[in-house]
Amino acid sequence: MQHPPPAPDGAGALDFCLRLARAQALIVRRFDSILGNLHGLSFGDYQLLYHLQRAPGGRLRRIDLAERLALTASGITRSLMPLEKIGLVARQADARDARVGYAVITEAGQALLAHADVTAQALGQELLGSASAQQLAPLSMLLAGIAGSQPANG
Amino acid sequence: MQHPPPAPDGAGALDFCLRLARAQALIVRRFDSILGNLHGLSFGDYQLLYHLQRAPGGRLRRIDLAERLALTASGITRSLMPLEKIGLVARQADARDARVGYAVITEAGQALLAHADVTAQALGQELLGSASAQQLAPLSMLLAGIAGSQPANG
DNA sequence: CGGTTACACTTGCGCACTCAAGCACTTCGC
DNA sequence: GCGAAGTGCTTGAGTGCGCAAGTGTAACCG
Repeated sequence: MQHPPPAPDGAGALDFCLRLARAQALIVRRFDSILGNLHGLSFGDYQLLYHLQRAPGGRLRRIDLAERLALTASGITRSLMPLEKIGLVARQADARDARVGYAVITEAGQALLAHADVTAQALGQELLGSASAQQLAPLSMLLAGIAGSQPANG
Repeated sequence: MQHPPPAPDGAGALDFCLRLARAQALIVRRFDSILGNLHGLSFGDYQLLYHLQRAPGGRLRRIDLAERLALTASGITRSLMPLEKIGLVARQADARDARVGYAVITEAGQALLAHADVTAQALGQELLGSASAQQLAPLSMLLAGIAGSQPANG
């Protein structure tokens, strides 16, 4: 066994985190700009709709939404407000537990998301242009490991 | 040729971006919390010192700092203010061009950074605990590709 | 039952960041 | 030289988000 040590050195790990942070900042900027111009959505708005659409029934408890977006509950409350106002997302109560509030994607939301998805996927491809699907898969797993759980499903 | 298509499908690329964003949010939270408790630094503060320390002469034009952190010039102005106030960073003018202002890391800054580096490297390793250096390398390259240039040097 | 604890959510406050505007300075073109 | 354009930086206004505190509800426990 010549190579039992799988752990990266500290400097490498730190450098990786710094790159990740920088890349993310640029990615968010780009998504915000493109999605904003084309569909009037911020990257955050898009993520909200994205996760709702994929959830069973098109709805999610607000706190689960928070977990998926890595925001706090208060961030979700405020982020959903404008989306509810323009009718992309609706509010829904739980019959069994009066504490929980669901966010549901509306038909208008689905319609807008369908268009935004095309834009977002194209943008994702553009940003990752040099990478193949085969390369991406393991890296995606790695990110899931860092994050603890997946953004797309629970 | 069974596999000529190197491009990832849109859904995969998009999913990757979403995971990346989520991972980054969690990473920032963790760095902010640990560095804040142990050294009184935010993750942003740490990055500022990190880049200054590695730059020739321990100094960088404010705008170059902005590029490295993926912030705007105004963000840098405001971020440096408290660090200048507590003497971790100093302001320095350019003899040839009165427009440019350098940010220089002070001895106090270097001393604090030396301690913070230990913490940050350990934290980086912890966050990436499940990943090997071999796994990390390709992802790091991919991030560099997304970001266009490196965070550590220019 | 009544009290304590836990949970989902909202709200007030503050911070960090962006954008747009403005200032100081340099460089270019005539 | 001198105006025009470009660059580096700062500032005012606005936004997004976290934290802490508060509300209402549910679950547990004597």
